[in-house]
Amino acid sequence: MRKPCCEKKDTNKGAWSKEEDQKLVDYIKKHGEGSWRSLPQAAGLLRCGKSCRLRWLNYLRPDLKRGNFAEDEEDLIVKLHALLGNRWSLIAGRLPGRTDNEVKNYWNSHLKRKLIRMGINPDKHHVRQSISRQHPVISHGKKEQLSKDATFLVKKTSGLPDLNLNLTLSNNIVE
DNA sequence: AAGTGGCACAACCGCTCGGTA
DNA sequence: TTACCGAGCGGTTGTGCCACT
Repeated sequence: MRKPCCEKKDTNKGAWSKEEDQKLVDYIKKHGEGSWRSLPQAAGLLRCGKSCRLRWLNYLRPDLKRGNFAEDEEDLIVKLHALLGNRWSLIAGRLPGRTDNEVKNYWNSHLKRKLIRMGINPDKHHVRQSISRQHPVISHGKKEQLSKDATFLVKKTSGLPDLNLNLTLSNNIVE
């Protein structure tokens, strides 16, 4: 059995308070990101390091774009999902200001349903299996390679209509 | 007004990976 | 070579809100 990422006792769980958010933001502004395991103690937070990391990445980061997804963002998510499958961090990496959690939630609550309504099977539209067959071991660390593969596949798969070959959104999307 | 079902999103959990001693 | 640790990822759960009955 693995050791827990931090001592379960003496750690808060559940929703973050404004005070906790402020402590985390202040600390990261001062010391930068990283060393998540030791951060809570250093910042005076009764939280698990993983929890701090998640809170910062998904909610507190200043470059986050909050609010509804634009139509071209939706479009890009669908296309990337078709290529990459449920590799949310890779997909989010191509959407400036969006997080993997946000993309994942949006997919599960909006886009999946939307595709179903359109008569598209959201699980089978992608080519995840063929990618997996070509690369039986795909790790998080291989995401750069996978990303290149995705771009390669798009270029190669000329049959796929209306694909954004750059697979990125510019930063000047109107909010 | 109260109950309830569905939705949206924040947060947690367990696993894997890469680095390193 | 291997065992350990920190970081990151994706799946899942919890919870608050809102619309509907």
